[in-house]
Amino acid sequence: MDSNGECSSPPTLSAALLPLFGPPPEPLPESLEDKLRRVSEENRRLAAALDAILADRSTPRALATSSPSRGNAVAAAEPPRPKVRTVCARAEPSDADANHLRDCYQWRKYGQKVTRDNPYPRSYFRCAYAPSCPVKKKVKRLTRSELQQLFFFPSVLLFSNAVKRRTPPQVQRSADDNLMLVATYEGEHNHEQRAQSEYVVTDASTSLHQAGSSLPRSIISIDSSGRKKITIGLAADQRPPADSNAGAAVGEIIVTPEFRKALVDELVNLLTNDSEFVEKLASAVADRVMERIPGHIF
DNA sequence: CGAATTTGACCTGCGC
DNA sequence: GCGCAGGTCAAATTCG
Repeated sequence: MDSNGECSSPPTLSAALLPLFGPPPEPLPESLEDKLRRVSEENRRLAAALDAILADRSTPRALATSSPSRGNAVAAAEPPRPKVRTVCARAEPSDADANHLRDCYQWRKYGQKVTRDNPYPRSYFRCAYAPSCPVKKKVKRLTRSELQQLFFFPSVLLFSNAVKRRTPPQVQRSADDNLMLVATYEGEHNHEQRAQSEYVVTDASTSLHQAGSSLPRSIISIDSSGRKKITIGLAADQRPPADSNAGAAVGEIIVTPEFRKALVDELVNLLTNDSEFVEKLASAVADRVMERIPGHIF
């Protein structure tokens, strides 16, 4: 994933990432169908790359590093690794503290740190609902480049030729406009969560709302397993992240319509402000129209 | 005034 | 062994 020690990436990852970071394709003249075919093919590769990234992120650290100090410990005697789940969510712009991803648990902030590759500080929380609860939560904002890498933006940028630019598209939203958050939950709650009656399902396909506070408006969650299940929409009985007591599904990716909409908004904003892309698109449409007009009608 | 948050210092693991 | 970066601690500060 990054260069800070995650050296045990599966061999498939680097191969899968090549299409993302490799040089742009040769600018050969091609028809719109060819372009669409190429983009579809690339989308397939990017989907595979995303799978590899997610699998890499969920690789338990203990497997990647075998500390000599712990080498003597009998494997069977080791305590079970804390369960790790990653949740991507979009905070509401109205949230004053956009770095606090709200869910049904009560969290106490115990630290904040500016990390190297992200201008937004990372926040650290502990479960404050039960003093003995070991669950921790890290919340950070996604940078724009992380967003573009994580989802399908590179494909479209490639299509629009914008990837050749050294500088990002001219129109850039303010940093504060980026409300995509990533929360990492570690451990399992050893207490009951609040009574289910506190939750009111207003629309199972979009979000759950809790009296007093709300769950993440939209989430993609990734568990520490190689297997993944993709569920569109939030099931009515879906529990908040790290609710292991309920036997949460392992290796689950939940994509809600709101999260998808947020991504599409980002994409539309990016492309509509990319004059080069608009110009090429208009040109391609004009070419297509010209092809359909018989040359002998006049 | 107590609880929650902020923030600089300190600790720890990892790569070189 | 050293330096860097992430994670945690705890005193100071803020807020209701």
